[in-house]
Amino acid sequence: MSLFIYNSLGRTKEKFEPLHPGIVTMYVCGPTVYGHAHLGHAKSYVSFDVVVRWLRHSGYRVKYVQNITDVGHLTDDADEGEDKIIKQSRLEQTDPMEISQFYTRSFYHDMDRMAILRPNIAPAATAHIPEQIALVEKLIQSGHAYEVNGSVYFSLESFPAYGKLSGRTDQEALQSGIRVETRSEKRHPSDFALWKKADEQHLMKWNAPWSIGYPGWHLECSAMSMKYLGETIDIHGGGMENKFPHHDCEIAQSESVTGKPYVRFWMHNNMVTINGIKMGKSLKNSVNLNEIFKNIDPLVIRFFILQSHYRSQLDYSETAIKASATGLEKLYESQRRLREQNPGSGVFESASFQQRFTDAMNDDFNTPIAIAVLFDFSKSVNTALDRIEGISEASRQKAEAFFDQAGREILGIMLDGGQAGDRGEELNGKRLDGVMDVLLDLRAAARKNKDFSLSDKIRDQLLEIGIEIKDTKEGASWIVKS
RNA sequence: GGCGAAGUGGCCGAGUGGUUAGGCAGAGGUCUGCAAAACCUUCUACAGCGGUUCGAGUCCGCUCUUCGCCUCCA
Repeated sequence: MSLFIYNSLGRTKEKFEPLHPGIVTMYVCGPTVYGHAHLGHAKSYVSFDVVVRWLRHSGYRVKYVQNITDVGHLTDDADEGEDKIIKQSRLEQTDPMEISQFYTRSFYHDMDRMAILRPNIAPAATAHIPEQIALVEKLIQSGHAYEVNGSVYFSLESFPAYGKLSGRTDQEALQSGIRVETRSEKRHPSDFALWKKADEQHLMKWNAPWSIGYPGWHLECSAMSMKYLGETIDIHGGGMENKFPHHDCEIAQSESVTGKPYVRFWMHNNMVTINGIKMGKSLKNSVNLNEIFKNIDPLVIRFFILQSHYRSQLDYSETAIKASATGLEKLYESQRRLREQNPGSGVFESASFQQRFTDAMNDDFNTPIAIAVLFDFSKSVNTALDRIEGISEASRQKAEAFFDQAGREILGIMLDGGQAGDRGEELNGKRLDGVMDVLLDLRAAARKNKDFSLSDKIRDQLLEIGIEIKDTKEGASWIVKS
């Protein structure tokens, strides 16, 4: 069975073949770095991480580009707003570059903890201003864009196919519903900005032929995608909320310049909801990953996300995540047993599970089914290990290889062979506190019973590993010695 | 208003015509010094109303409800 991918452009599953045999070019909309990453980011980047992993596993060389949007976006009205990064920098009393650098590092830190592979190229929008300006120039030269008072707009009239991705093709009807923009300098209300002239207070601005200003918010993806992946790319991924207008605008400006299809497969992942409502920073209901990771293993979050399909909404709740944590632990336990078992004589067949897993992944990356296969596999492994004759070494190795391939290499949920992933420093700290409480209670009980050999043993052995116990009037306390 | 998605058992969540999804939770059992883990058995479904069909969560129509986009947003 070959790989089928749901293409948003056409809304059907299509057989996937890259444009150039053996090589897949893939671009995924990256984060706007003005705040910490939240669960919504996790869903998107975990989903596309698995896409990349599966394509690579299938033998393709994947060139994966994911941008960093550090130019910021407008906060209010499209024409009158304030740059998000500038706004945040004002709040934090620093400059925009520090803000974007800080949150970029934070973003990668969170992504790393969920075992998301870094993209091959992570271009920053601010580092590609010349490329964006060049694109605008080409659009003006070819009559697709026009300049007004130092700003440049894309003319929708020049691109009749506009809206083919989102299905919003009737611009007349769209405009009739839009409130009248009395002061707009655009020729048509739906025209979108390619370059905006900056006012005095604007902090992030660059020299361009038309004005000192900044690029429009759809431009960077087109410019950087074309620069690093070519004029036609195989896969462009992003969140559903970006279908319109962002992706439709990308198509318009890119195809106007090249005359070629911009993207062959559009992939859109669905939202994380909380109590049924979309999670979003601007909605003030987002749950930051670095908060979640204080109590939840990042790999549990990854697993939780992959238990639903990337095109489905995923509703966040503590109970749902706890359920995932328990379930994942079950897989770890099974893998542990498998590794530690003594060779027996029984035969255990892994091939059918492997096939089911492959079929699931090839069907538009159906990770929920792939995971269900892992659970079925886990149950069969446990049952086989429970049998008196056990399983043979050859069977064991094959079974372990399947866990390794499916669980670690492809889904990225079973790292370190079933040992804990990055449980987070804070969580580990809490655990150590708990462990020490238990030990100190035992030691106190021993001293009460005048079992000093035991109490001293606890104290001395802890000291050997760098934990010193101090007995005070209030009871025992402990410190970690450096 | 326009474009789009969806309503599955206590919870999460798969499934585009006929066979057990899976996980968590619950019940009973095996095992066990006790527990845990594991395994076995088991209870709660397909929003409603019509229609197509030998047969429908699965296709069609209508109704109700929810969500996303139409402003930055994974």
